Amino acid sequence: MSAQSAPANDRMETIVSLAKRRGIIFQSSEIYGGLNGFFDYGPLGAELKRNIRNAWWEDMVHRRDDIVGLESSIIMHPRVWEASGHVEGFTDPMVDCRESKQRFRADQLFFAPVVVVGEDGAETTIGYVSALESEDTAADLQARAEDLKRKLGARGTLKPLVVADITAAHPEEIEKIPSPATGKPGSLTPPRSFNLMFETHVGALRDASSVAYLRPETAQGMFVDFKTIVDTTRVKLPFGIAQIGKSFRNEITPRNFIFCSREFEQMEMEYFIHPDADWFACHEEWLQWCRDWLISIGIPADLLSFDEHPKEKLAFYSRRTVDIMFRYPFGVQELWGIAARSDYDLKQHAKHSGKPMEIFDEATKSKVVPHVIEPAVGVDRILLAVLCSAYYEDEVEGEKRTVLRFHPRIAPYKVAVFPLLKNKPPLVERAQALYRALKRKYNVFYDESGAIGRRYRRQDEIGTPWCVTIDFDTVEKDGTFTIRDRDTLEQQRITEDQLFAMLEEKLG
RNA sequence: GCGGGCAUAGUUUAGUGGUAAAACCUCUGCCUUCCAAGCAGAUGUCGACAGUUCGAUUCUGUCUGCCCGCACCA
Repeated sequence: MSAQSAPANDRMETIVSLAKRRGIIFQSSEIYGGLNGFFDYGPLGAELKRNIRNAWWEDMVHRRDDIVGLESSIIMHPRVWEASGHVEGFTDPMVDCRESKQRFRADQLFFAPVVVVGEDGAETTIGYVSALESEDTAADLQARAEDLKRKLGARGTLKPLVVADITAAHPEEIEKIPSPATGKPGSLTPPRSFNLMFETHVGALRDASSVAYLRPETAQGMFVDFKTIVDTTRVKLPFGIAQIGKSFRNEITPRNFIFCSREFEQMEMEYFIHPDADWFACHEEWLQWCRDWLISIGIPADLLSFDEHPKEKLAFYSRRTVDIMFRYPFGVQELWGIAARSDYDLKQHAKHSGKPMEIFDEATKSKVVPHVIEPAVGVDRILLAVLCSAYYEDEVEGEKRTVLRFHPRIAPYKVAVFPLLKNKPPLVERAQALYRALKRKYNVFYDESGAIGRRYRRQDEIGTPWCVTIDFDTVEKDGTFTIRDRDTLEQQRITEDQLFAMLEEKLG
């Protein structure tokens, strides 16, 4: 039975338990009761995460000619976030309906006073109407206003409605605006805003002038440092800047294990292209690249899908955004966002800093502000996807077996080395020699405790792809030992040279 | 942020107004020639803080965390 067939909740809890039990991932600050939205990666989790990071960096930066790396600081000048729109835009004012317990985004909740003009020309406000944003919000409100007039039996003619979203409402008006959920006034709260950026202070003085933010994304580093990189590295369009690093968002409700946490690690790449280049084709190429990459580290293609953001939901500076979705146990959710971001960010920084954000393009002999294609992904989300797709339970000779089928490239340990028996010194010596030889090049594990079958199962549970066992034939006959495959359980006899050659081939 | 449920060992669970147990895991020894064997032993637990009480893991409150639903999600 694969983990995918178990009930969603159980499957996720099982994976969370395993992660804890084997020291892969656990809650931050557990001895103090834990802290919501923060996680620690234990010895195995740290290896797994590092391997994912390294694989991405190797493929994205080292193995390409057109992408360079960057590590920008987590705390940047606060004006960076004014230019990027995060100081304003990361604030989502929300309105709650106390009665129905529903919550609405304030900028999507519209209202209008209903004003009737009497025969004598006097204007009377008979009440308020409200409606959520829809295909035709104005028509909805109009219909409700007419309804209200009819119900109250008001005489006179309706004045044309003045529609505004609820952020524009006066506090005394909030009390009179009906909740779109119940149709009755008096249950709405004033709009309350949540800024998702963590604030801190730089320097000893703690006042408004010392406020700084922990970055909510790594991308701005690439834009802010764009000019310096262009001036110092001889890059030519099209080219990319890649960065891996921590970002922080003060999420209202962190959920689903490490899927949505308050401190997370991003791998982002900004690919700069000529403004006249075929951005759509470039976007498509990156979509494909990212999907192929996920498959290359062992994520099954059938758990992946694309989600194209509808035009009306795009941020105003985005021409197109497509998310690569993954079928997590708790549902199909975003894994990797690939956005065509236009030249918005560079132009914003040019405007706010007063420094030109241009590059001289040899091909067209012109100075241009490039456009950007941005594949942005969370290391933690990839790790979760990897963990969920690697988890299997099967049966071996009537016993349940838990196995993590990690791709060898990202498995924490590549090989485990066992002496068949630990009370036979020649076996132990030979096993330890092999262990030391392997360790120079790979992360490997040595284990001599317990029955051999138990040792195999322990490695299965942490996803070690191969186990080798030194037996009497190894030391008395031909030097060969058995290598046992995690997924097929097959055993073969091979020599040390063959083992190294195989690892070179599978991991190189 | 709202509503509901939950919190006992690393994991899964039992249990009690008189400071707690099992299985698995882990560790040690014996044994063991390839898939969680056996025997002997060992480590380790009532989420936190108050209150009631002679005494609270148990009752009450607050907090924290986890799960589910709603809402939100760059």
